[in-house]
Amino acid sequence: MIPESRQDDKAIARAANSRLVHDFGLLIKSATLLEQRIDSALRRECGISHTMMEVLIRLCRRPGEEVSQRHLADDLTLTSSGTTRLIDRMEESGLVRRVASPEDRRVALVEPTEDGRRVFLRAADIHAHVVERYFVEPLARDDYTRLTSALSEIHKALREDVT
Amino acid sequence: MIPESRQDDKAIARAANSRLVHDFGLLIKSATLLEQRIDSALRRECGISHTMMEVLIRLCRRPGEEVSQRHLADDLTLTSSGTTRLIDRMEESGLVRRVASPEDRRVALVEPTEDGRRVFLRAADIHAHVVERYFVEPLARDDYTRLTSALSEIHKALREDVT
DNA sequence: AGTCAATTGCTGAGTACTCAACTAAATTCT
DNA sequence: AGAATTTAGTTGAGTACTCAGCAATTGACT
Repeated sequence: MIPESRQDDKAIARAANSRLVHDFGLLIKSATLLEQRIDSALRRECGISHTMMEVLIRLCRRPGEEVSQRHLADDLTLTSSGTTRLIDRMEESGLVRRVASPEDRRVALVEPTEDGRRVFLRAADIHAHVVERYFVEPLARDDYTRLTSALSEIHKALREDVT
Repeated sequence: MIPESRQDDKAIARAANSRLVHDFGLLIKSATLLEQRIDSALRRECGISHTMMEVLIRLCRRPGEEVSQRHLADDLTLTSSGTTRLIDRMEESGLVRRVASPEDRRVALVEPTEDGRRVFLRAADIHAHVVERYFVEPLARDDYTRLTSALSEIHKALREDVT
């Protein structure tokens, strides 16, 4: 049995040291750290989480646009249940309000309150600062452009087959 | 007061539609989707989470190397408390075991069991498949190289100032 | 029109994390 | 050597998700 075990050892070490595994780990780790950095800055300075900021960004993009919870869930990679509770918390802190849709009585439209818009404006500043510092600054101009286009491709591939 | 409000409207729309905000969102979203994809594949095929897989990768890298929980926590971007419970679950499912360090009686070294190594070997296959499909395939060879080097830079910047 | 299927949002139960406070061991300072 | 500080890991309480299952509403098929 020892020779078979030695065979495995080789395969195991090879798999654990694979280039792909390392690179993928780097992506996940960088994204996690970056999100944590933004999240704690936003919590400290504006009292909102990074996820709440993503909601506000979505809601402020086109003023007057009707945005349902389902829509938000898709955009934020959340389940509908997670979204319900997220909007609950945001409504409770007065950042957004739910409005019944006139066309479809199932959907709850979400819109920012005046206060939500005010908080968003302050948060956008913090957000920009952190993104600038850790996402743009470390990269050469060209690399930044290529990074984002690479991410677009990856994102497209992920969206395309919803297996 | 209306003119002031209109002023804000402009600033709000500009902030919400900023290029940086969009690009950063893309990074976070791609990473999240990618991780979810891997996580569900691993759970379905091998009964382990993506986080557990990251632990196994770390433990199988250099066989015989002493890896403490602290070490794992740093590598996985987890708190020590999160790591304790993660290793609890992994120990319970027989994937790893805790061994007291002979040099420092505070530290708990973590090592993979035979079963853990077996599971890792199967999981590495799934892992490689998904990474290949959504991380490598969508990109031209050059773009892949540049993407990973850009990520390295970002990661370095994040590591450097631990503000 | 009447049933069947799909979709929206909500809720209970469970999971996987965080933070703060703790113990025990090791290290540093004097 | 002894006190003060730092570090490793654990625990309790809280947070923010997920999944499965629900009711209400809408749309599609005949």
